[in-house]
Parts: sequence; C-alpha cells; structure tokens
Amino acid sequence: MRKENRVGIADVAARAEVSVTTVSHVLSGRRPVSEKTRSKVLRVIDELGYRPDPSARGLRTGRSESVALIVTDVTNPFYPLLAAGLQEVLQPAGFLISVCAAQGTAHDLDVVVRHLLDRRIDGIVMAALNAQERHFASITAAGTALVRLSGELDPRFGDIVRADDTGGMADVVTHLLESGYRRIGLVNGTPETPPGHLRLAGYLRALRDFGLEPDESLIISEAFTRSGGARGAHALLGLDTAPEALVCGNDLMAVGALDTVREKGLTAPGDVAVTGFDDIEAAALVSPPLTTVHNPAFEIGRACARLFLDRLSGDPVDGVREVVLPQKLIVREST
Amino acid sequence: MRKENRVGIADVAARAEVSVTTVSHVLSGRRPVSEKTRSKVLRVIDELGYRPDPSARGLRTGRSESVALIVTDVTNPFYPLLAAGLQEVLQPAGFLISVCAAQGTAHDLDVVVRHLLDRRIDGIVMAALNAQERHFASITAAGTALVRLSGELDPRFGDIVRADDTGGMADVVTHLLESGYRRIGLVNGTPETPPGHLRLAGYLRALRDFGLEPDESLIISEAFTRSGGARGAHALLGLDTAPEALVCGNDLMAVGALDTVREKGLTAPGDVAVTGFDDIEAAALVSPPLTTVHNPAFEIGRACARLFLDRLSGDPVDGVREVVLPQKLIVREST
DNA sequence: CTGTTAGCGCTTTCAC
DNA sequence: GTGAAAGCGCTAACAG
Repeated sequence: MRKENRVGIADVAARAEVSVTTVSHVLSGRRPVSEKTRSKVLRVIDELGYRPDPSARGLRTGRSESVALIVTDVTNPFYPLLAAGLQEVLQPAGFLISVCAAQGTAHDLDVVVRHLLDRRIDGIVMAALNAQERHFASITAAGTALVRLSGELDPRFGDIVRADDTGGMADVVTHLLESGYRRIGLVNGTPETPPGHLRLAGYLRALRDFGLEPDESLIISEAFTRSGGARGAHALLGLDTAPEALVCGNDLMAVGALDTVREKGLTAPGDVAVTGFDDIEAAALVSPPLTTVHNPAFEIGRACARLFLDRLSGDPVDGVREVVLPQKLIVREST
Repeated sequence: MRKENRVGIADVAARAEVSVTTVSHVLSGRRPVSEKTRSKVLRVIDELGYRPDPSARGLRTGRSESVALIVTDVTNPFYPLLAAGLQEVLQPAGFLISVCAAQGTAHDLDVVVRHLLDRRIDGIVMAALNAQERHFASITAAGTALVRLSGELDPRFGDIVRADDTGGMADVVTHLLESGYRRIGLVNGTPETPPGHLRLAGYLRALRDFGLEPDESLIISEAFTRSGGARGAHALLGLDTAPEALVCGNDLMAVGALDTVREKGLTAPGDVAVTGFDDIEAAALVSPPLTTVHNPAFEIGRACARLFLDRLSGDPVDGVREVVLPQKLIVREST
C-alpha cells in the first residue's frame, strides 16, 4: 500500500491523444480549446479518475489553494463559526482552510506566520489579538492576501471585515427605550478596547437620538467577564434610584449581572431588564434567556472568503477594502 | 511584489561550498555529515534565512506535513478544543492542522475526504458523525494515518482515541451515593447512540457496585437536548416518590432539567440534585453551576497527535491501537 | 487551436 | 563523508 500509482496528467494526455499542455489548459481554462478536444479530455479524466496534484501545481504556481485563520483563543466559539463561514464559500472553490492557534506572545505569532508564508498560503484571516503591524506587513509583503477583523484601514495591511458594534448596541438600547424603559444602566467592558469603545458610543448615541441625556452615574466600566458583570450590576442596583434596565457589554457580563439580580432576590425582567452582547450559545441557555445582539461570526467568515476570492482569482485588486456587517438584535425573555 | 526571490537549497549549497545533496542531508539527518560541514551549512542557512519549500518537498516525498480534522458540526465546542490539543503537539513538529467541515450527507464527506487525500494529507482525525466504513477504508488505503473517536477497533480502519464514558458516569453516580443520595433518577439520551449506551452502563454499574438494584421506573430516555432534559425531569419529578437526584445524559439535558426544577418552584440542590455530562462552557454559567463530567477534548486531541507522530515519523507501526482516556468528575454547586 | 520543452525546489539513487 | 544528476507532476513560455 506504500506505492499507489497515481494517474498523472501525462496518462490523461496519452489516453486522450493530445499533449499535456492541452490537458492542462482544459483544466485551467487559460487558453481556448476546441470543444471536441475538451470533452474528450474531460471524459478521459473522468475514466481514469485523474486528480491534479496540488504539490506539483503549487511548486509551479507558488500558490497553495489554501487559506488560514489565525486565532489566539481557540475556545472562543466565535472563531469556529467564522471558520465555518470561510469554508462555506472557499471549500467549493477548492480551497483548504487551516486553523492555527498562536497563543502566547507576539513571537509565537511570528513563528506561525512564517510557517504559513513558507507554505505559500494564499490568504490569511488574522484574528489573533496580539497581532502587530510587522505581522500584517510581512504577510502582505509576501504577496499573501490578508483580512483583519478590526483596526484602521491601511494600504499596507490588507482588507478589514468587521461588525457594526456601535449600531448593534444602539439597537438594544433603542429596543429598551421603545419598550418603555427610561433609566438604563450600562455595565460595559473597558472603553480602552475597541469593542468597549464602540459599544459605549452606541449606547450614548441611542439615548441622544431618543432625546435623553446620558446619566454618567449609570455607566460602569468593568472587565468583560462574568464577575465583572456581577460587580457592575451590584454597583448600579445599589443606587438610590436603581436603573430599570442593565445593558451589558457582552453576554458573559450579562450572566454575571443575572447572578447579582438573583442574589438580591430580584427577578429579570420583572424587577430589572438585562441585555447581553454577542449572542454566545450560553445566552440562550441561561435563565431567563438573554436579549442580546448577534455578532455575525458566520457572515464575517463569508465576507472574508469573498474578499479572498476576489483577490485570488483573476486580475489583481488594488487598494484595500473594508466591509462592515450589520449586527442583529435578538429579543428573548430578559427584557 | 510579485516575484520575491526565495532563497533555495542551491543558494545555501553555493554559499557553504558544498553540494545541495549535503545541505539536504544536514536538514533531514538521513545520512551522516561531518560536524564541520554540518555547522557551516547550518550557519549559512541561518544567515540566508533559508526555509525549505513544502510544495517541492511534498512533490518528492508524497507527504504534506499536515493533518486534518473532519467534523460535522463546527459549532460544537468540543471540536475546537480537540483541534487545540492536536495543535499543541503537532504544530511544534512542523505540521499544519486543517479543520474541515463535512456537513450534510455522506456524499459531502466523500468529497472532503477525496480532496484531502489529493493533497496527500498525512493524517486524518475523523470526527464526522456521518462517516462510513468506505471513508475509513479509502483513507487507510491511501496510506494516510487515521484516528477515529468511537467504534470498534478494526485493522482496516485505523486507530481509536476515546474517553471513558462509562467510567465517567459511574463516577458521578458514586459521588451522589457517597453524598447520601439514594433515589437517583437517570435522564439519559437514547441508548441507541454510543454515548447513551455507555453512560447508561456506567449508571447501572455504579448502583450495583454500591449494592443497590436499579429501579427501572427511574430511568428515562429522551433526546440529548435541553427540551429532552426538561421532559425527562418533568416525568421523574411527577412520580409519587420523586427522586432526590437527577443524573442527566449531558449538560444540555441538565440545563433542561434545571428549567423544570425551577418551573415547579423547587430548587437545586436543595430539593433535588442535578448533574450533567461533558462540561461544556455553559455548565459553569447556569445557575446553580452544574456538577458534571469533564469530557477531555483537549487530551483526546493530544492523544490523536501522538498516534500520528508515531506513525509518521520513523518506522511503520503495524496493527491498530486504541487509547481510552479517563473522564474527570467536576463537582460544582448543583449537588 | 495545439505541441515541445524547460524548469518550479527539493530528495534520492548511484557513484566516488 | 560527499557529489552529480534524475526526476516528482505540473504550468507556461515559446513555437508553430
């Protein structure tokens, strides 16, 4: 079983009584071939079960028909979904999707990036949180397509695909306002992070658009964690006039807020409404199920894939592009 | 930026004043090289930043230094963890890990497997639920290493790595027995599935080992879902003498059981203890956090990786192997 | 519209 | 202990 005889392009050419060149061009479509020859070659390929060898092709073309997703935290359910979106679009086009973890330091990421570039990976979705400009630069310098998931658009650093955090947060707050809530507290992650910043902006915008002036005492910054949410909720619910609703920076914080609500002998949404952000799986599992904003990981993956397809097939695209996807409000029982 | 000049083995050879053959052997260690030559070559490699081209190597050797994980459901958090375990071991060894989704029919899986074999993937972890014998057979026939995650050991179908479901379930039940619970109900998934079967066996074994005869009226089969768990709990808690504890077939069922407990105005573990299985992320997020059994996805991944390493490096291993990993009881507040 | 041919960068006989 | 040279299977000039 060690030495199976793969059928090569030469076998096909011989059997179809044409040159290997012709077979190659039937496959690639990079040169006109008479319909008669074409169909004959195709038939022989089918008969022989010929499958081109990607290594050989890659050696010639310098491409690998594969793209990689680099992540820091594999356990975050966001990334598998993004990967699924990539697959949906890229797998039918013959691409292989590799998922690479680059935990730890930026140097670990150096190693991973270099490994990928060695393999002449055609495209990279950089979802590693510790990525630096030098990583982006080395990727694009190698001629590899790059998509980032946040940051500022820069011609040297590839395309960007991201969700509309601000709009999403504005939607939740507007939903609460339209449901009659007025005193709405924000238990947010720190505004130093991109999501913290953007989500705070959405909260403020929605209130103002509704004609309300934000009350700073109702805005809390904590870690983007369950315990951070619990602490934030504790602070806000201890106020003289406690808020009627707690808008949280992400679902984990909302879970923590629910812990606090329960602990204080209150109920949600009876005594206080609670909302999350991201729509992780647990958002639907907790009690009450959380009203939240769906972070469209799958669609982000598809958008990345389409950018790759544009760049990798046909004529070179110049300039960089940014795709912003809408977030979607998911109303459940916590509001 | 189209044509960067990669440095090749010939450049190294020239600069080090040796033949390409020697450089190749310094790299592979497949032939003795004098220490002096060796260190010189190594130095030049470093100076020039030479990196072997995987496509060229693959073309010669028929191997790709990469392994794939094929899954059906990308959103199941079990698989990313398994992938992380694979990475931890295989990435340092120079392997690339690809994650492939084969949703849908067995025919989709055919396509994915064929694609992977075309690329001369070195190893496949088959985690797709719809895999059939023909898939296993075609993989091993192509000389590609295969690891499955369940089933019967068969020389034609590669190695197996799995967790000890029966032992894990026995551990939970024993934990309850030792905590003083006696009437212990089982809200299980259907015993037609491998996990359902094995977990039931663990439940029965633990009771008997403790000297108790299982009461059939306390054993319920439902779907492995939240609503299945809710239904099962409803049935058991409606009994004349309701059980003191509900052991559930997986965490989702336990979440459903908690729904029912709450709905009936009862509390866990005050009125009734509840346990899960798998230790998905949500198990720690629900209230009360679930006592459950940790399904060691990460360790399974590492075990798969080690089997690959054994088969892919050095002398051919013959025969097939099975690795059974222990499950671990996680005691939280629901018991 | 079709064919001949020169490599892509590496591993590996075979020969010294 | 070291080299020369023959391909691995394919693509893309170049040449009709």
